[in-house]
Amino acid sequence: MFTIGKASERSGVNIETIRYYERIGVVPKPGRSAGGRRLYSPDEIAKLRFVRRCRDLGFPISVIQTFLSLTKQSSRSCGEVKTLAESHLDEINAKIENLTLLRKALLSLSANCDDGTAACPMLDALMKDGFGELRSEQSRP
Amino acid sequence: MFTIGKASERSGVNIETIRYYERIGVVPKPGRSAGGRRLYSPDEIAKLRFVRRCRDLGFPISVIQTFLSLTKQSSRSCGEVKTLAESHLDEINAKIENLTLLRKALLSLSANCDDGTAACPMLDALMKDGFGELRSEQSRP
DNA sequence: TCTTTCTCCTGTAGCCGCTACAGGAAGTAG
DNA sequence: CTACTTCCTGTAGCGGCTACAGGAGAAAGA
Repeated sequence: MFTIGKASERSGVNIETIRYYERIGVVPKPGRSAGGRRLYSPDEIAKLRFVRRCRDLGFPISVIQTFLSLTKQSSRSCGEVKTLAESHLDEINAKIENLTLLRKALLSLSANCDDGTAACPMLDALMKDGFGELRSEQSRP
Repeated sequence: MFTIGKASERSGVNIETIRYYERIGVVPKPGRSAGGRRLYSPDEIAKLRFVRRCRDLGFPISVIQTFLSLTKQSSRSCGEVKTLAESHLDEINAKIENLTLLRKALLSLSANCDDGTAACPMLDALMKDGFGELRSEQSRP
């Protein structure tokens, strides 16, 4: 059994974040030592690592909770997992596309920003009326 | 002069968001009508539109505030704007790169998820110990 | 053994950029 | 005059953490 510090090291999840995950019910409450300290089994640490990896893949907590419940059921879980993964892939693709558009817009805006003149062409363009809008949901960072 | 609803329509900024921007000091407090309603001039609406476009380009509020203060100064602002735009471009590029890696990882993980078997290869892989880590800062959605 | 230092505990508040609501007042159309 | 719409303030919530404060238990060196 490991204290929260070791569990944090082994799982790669921040100590505060582990307690946060416990609080919102992503991972179950662990056992405690005589002194009241959390004690984690290797299995519980594996679960934390799983959560972190899913977060690294960009899955929201809610989806990860579904994943965790699916691992318990173990029947026909694979199809659901694939569906969730694919819709997440769609989101990732949309984000990449939006960011690429953004990059293009920003490049063309800042392109004329070379001269040492007082007025900035980029800011001017953004202030003006007739300007191609982006209006993208996903591009917000 | 326009009430907040019209200003919202013309600038593309949500009514609640306009009040929020006023509260945090992104835009100055507008004048009021006899009945206490906010009244926006075309210039103030242009400013709101500017803020929205910058947000659409992914700039954080803090940077937009710098932009707005630079438009007031109007001396040597262009260089600073370009610097900010370029560092933002770097961030966008990093995000695109991370998302591309993410997509790759997710594709290869879900590739084996075809069979109707009970255990899911993707969840299994994420649970296991020796697994390539992503550890990306920017990939969090 | 004592002291220092470390790790851990709980609880709360803050971050960003909004969004949503409650409960009311003012303006507008028929 | 009534009905409807728009606006007002203030507060709380979202997601996913992070950062304290103020204390208690544990480990390591003298």
